Amino acid sequence: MTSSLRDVARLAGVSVGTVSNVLNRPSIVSPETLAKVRKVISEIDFVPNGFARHLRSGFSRTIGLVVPDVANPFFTEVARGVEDAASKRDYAVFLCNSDESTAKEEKYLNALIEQQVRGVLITPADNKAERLNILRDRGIAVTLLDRESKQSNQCSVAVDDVRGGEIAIEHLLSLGHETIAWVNGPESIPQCADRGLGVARAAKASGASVTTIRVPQMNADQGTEALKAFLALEKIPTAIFCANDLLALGVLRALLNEGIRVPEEISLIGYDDIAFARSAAIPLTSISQPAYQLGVAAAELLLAECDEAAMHSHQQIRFQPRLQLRQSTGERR
Amino acid sequence: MTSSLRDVARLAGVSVGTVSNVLNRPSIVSPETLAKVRKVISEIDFVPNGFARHLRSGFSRTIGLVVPDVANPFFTEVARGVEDAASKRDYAVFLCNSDESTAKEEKYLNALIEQQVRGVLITPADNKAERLNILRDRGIAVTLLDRESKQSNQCSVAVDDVRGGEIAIEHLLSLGHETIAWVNGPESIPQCADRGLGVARAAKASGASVTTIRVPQMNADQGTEALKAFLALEKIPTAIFCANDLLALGVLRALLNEGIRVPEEISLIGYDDIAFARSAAIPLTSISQPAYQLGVAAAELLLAECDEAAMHSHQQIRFQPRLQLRQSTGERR
DNA sequence: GTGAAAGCGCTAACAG
DNA sequence: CTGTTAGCGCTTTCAC
Repeated sequence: MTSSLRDVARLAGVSVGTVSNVLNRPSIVSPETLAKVRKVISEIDFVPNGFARHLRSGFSRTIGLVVPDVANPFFTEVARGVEDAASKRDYAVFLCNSDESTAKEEKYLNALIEQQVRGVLITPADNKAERLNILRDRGIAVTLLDRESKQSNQCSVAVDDVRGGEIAIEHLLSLGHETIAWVNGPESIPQCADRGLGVARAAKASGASVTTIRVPQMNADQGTEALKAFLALEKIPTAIFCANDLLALGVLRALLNEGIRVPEEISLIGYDDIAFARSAAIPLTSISQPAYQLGVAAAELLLAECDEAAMHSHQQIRFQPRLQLRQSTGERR
Repeated sequence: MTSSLRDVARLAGVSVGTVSNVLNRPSIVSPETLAKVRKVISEIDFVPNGFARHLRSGFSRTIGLVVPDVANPFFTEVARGVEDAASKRDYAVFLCNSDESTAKEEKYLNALIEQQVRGVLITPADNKAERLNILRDRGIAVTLLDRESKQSNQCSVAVDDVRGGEIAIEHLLSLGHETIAWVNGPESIPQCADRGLGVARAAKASGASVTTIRVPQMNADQGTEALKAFLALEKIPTAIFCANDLLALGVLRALLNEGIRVPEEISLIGYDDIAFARSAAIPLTSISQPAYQLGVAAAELLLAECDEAAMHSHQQIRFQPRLQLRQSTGERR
């Protein structure tokens, strides 16, 4: 059954302290003892008990990553970046899916505290940062992912979502579109709010007319729903901007089902530039974000804070989004 | 800073044992004491230290889920099923990405042992089951996910991949295709091996000619590579079957880039029926698997083993795949 | 019903 | 360089 450090010590004929040294400070152990102990360790497939191990030091080499939707390729790409960066520093990553629900988020946050993770990377489901303070109070490092920090006591890695919204609208304007539908998720999701801000700003500057269609969730099915609302509009716009690619893909499918040609009749633009955007029925024009780098940067910031807390100073990194032009947008006819 | 059970005891004017009872066996504590202690707990935001907590009992309410590719929507769908089922039983899920690499897989397995997870759900990167025995020897329950168990000492939840391969080929045969390209991943991945078996069986039964194009990984970029090999074939087949949708989407993109019409010139069929298959340039015919249910079933089996080890008997569940017909396959011209 | 005390498996002083 | 020992925070007998 499960063997303990004591078993190893007994079998190797040394003390538990020495075995502990072999595990944690091999350099101070004599070569013979080292070899002897390691032999026993591998013979009985000994793996130290992480609980007990970090009971004293207080923390494990583990971080938590809480994202609002693992089914969204944007976040799996971010996760991949986080994992690669963590792996380099020999940390393991607990990936948690909050499903955009603050309740689920809170549940996972508690689980992460119980697991005594060293730090947490999170894209919060809403703007309330209080929940995060209970992590910080426990000495767990927190860095915001895909969200700008308003507090100076934490790091954040974000993409300029306001600018992203602006870019999308500016692109449509440059193609001659003057009435635009803007399919957005709940205002409580900061990304949605910010992109909406950019949309509003660009619209105001140009005098274009933007109608907002609100959806409760950011997935393809909701995109299909959104198109119904779109077609019921009194004056049907000539272009649609969706708050993410999943929505856009749903809209696109519904448009084609209705026999509406894209981009000849309606121009469509998404957000995130997920891998599938290129493979879509009409390759999707989208606002591209550096997902993988976002993950890497966030993990590096967090782990720097964990490992070198003393010399670490918080920083806010902001990436810029850019337009990825494809075939789903075109001149207004 | 971090407060301990002792702090709670002091503040509530009771002993640590009583606080422990409040946490674990509230029914045996008197109502007044219960209220008093709970008040203190919520006042100081006390969360018990999971390490110490399960140091005695040996295990946490945590399971590990090891998948070969989180970027594949098939596995995120499975993960969602696992998470929902685990959540119901109040377990948290550690999601790990082996990237189809046995080395990474082993690293995560060790991390999971250290975290003292209660059980592990895994789609192993290869056929070697020995690694899994070291988990079982430690009393960690293991159930295979998307893989049939050859041993009777474990549960498994799988989809009949041999049959899936067969169905795909039979479909192409029924459309009149007699020369088919089969784009498959490494034979070391059991899903690939099994689907290949089905392909071979169907081919043999019908006398159709199947050419295998081997790719090192199962993603869209490799699909694009595969098409180059396809076009270099001496006698170009009239249909392509890909071992998963990611590959098929890559192949599709490359076909359209070459100006080859689908399905008029080449028929294409994928595997997994991921959500994006419907949104593809040419909606993709695919072999559909019940991903979500797969996850739910596997988690339930695993947790039953964890919580009711005594009355649990191992079982092997096998789901059947089915053909999801769309526009990417058609009659041979 | 509640408190005291003995560990769970390990790390980190400290002696030797 | 190695052994001894005191906890880490909690659960769990066992008295009271």
